[in-house]
Amino acid sequence: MDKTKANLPHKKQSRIQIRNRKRIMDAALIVFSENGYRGATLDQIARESGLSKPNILYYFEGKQNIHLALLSQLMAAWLAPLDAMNPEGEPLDELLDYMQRKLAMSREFPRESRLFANEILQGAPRITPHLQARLKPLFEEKTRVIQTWIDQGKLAKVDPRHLIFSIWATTQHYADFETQINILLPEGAPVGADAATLLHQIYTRLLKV
Amino acid sequence: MDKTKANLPHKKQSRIQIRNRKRIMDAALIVFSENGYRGATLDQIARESGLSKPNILYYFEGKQNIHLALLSQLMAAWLAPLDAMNPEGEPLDELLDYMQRKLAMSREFPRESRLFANEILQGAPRITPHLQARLKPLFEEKTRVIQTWIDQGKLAKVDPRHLIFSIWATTQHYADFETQINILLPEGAPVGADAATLLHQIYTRLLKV
DNA sequence: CTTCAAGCTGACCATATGGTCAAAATAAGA
DNA sequence: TCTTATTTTGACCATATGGTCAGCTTGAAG
Repeated sequence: MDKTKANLPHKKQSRIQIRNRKRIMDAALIVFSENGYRGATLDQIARESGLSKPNILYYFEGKQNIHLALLSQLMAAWLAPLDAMNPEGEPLDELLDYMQRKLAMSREFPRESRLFANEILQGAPRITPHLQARLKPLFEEKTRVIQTWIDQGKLAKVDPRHLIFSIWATTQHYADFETQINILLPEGAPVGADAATLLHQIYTRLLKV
Repeated sequence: MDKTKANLPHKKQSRIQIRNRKRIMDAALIVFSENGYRGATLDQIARESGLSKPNILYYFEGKQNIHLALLSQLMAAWLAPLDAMNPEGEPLDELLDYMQRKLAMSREFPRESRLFANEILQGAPRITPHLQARLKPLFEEKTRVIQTWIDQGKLAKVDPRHLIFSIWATTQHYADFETQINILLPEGAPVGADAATLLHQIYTRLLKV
């Protein structure tokens, strides 16, 4: 059984393979983020991608692997904003910029945010290894950076770990709970701008010494 | 078809009915909150409740109605903390107390929080009517109260609607993303206390005039 | 233009799942 | 205790779903 061919992208992929894999991933993102892992079906992904179900299974070895590939790909984008926080920069600016980047991601990639939220909500059965291997080290590195800033008197004394949690919570909320927000806010309200303003206020007042 | 008997709880229910309905609801909360609506199965609920599947369907007219009953019941508990915010009270204290009540709910009823989060994430297909009818009026009433406080100069100038969103986000995060938090925080860390401290700092510094 | 590997599909399968029903078991009232 | 209404279940059904496979079609290299 030559299972490797279609699933290990380390060798050259044909144009068709590249195109169809992308179609499948795009469709899968939509379907998984709207229905969660168990709620999503291969038939939906097939319909959304314009490919037949057997053809999808020609490119990916099962539903799980599609989901895993998506999460894997998502991880990098997910970590980027935090990774970009510069230990040499101006502490308050760095944190405010980080928050704004996260907020921008919620606005630009709400599906990705919901895919992630779904996975964590269900107990992270598939993404736990990634969290351990990639998120956790980065999280620990950056909390240390923040703690250093605090020790140097450049930021107010707060718990760096919960500070990051609060940034994640407040920014991702706009993607993950979008449905609720749309119900509560009058149509045409400038959600993004108002959110940015409030979050800027929150973290400025919280962190300024 | 006498569908009404077992499903309209407005008349007297037998002891057995009360007991078994409660068992089913308790089991359903666990199963739905862990797997989402589509991921949950009647067999799981049956196993968890100790009743047979047909027996469950004797008490509830289908999977949907179990879920709906759960959400309906949850709604009241969900609105209570906000409802308790007193327009006559001291503004800052009222908001800080509200935040603490929400945080306490995340700690004490994480399953309920995740049940709710799951439903919203999937686009709130079943709970939208409740949100419209119950959450929205309360939300609007309380944002008006907060706006009044601000106009009276008793609170810093912030957008009341996004202020409430941020309170929801930061507090519910501890229930909804518990899995992630447990991965990132060393075991035995006093999560609840540290969270309460940070959130208290956030909203004190944000709202104090 | 041929040839061969890559790409694709209709038909099919096994299992899971929501739900039904007739009949048995049990509780409650007279 | 006897009778009736409530409660419970094993067996069953229709559909949905993840996945397989033999063979057909298509693209690319010579």
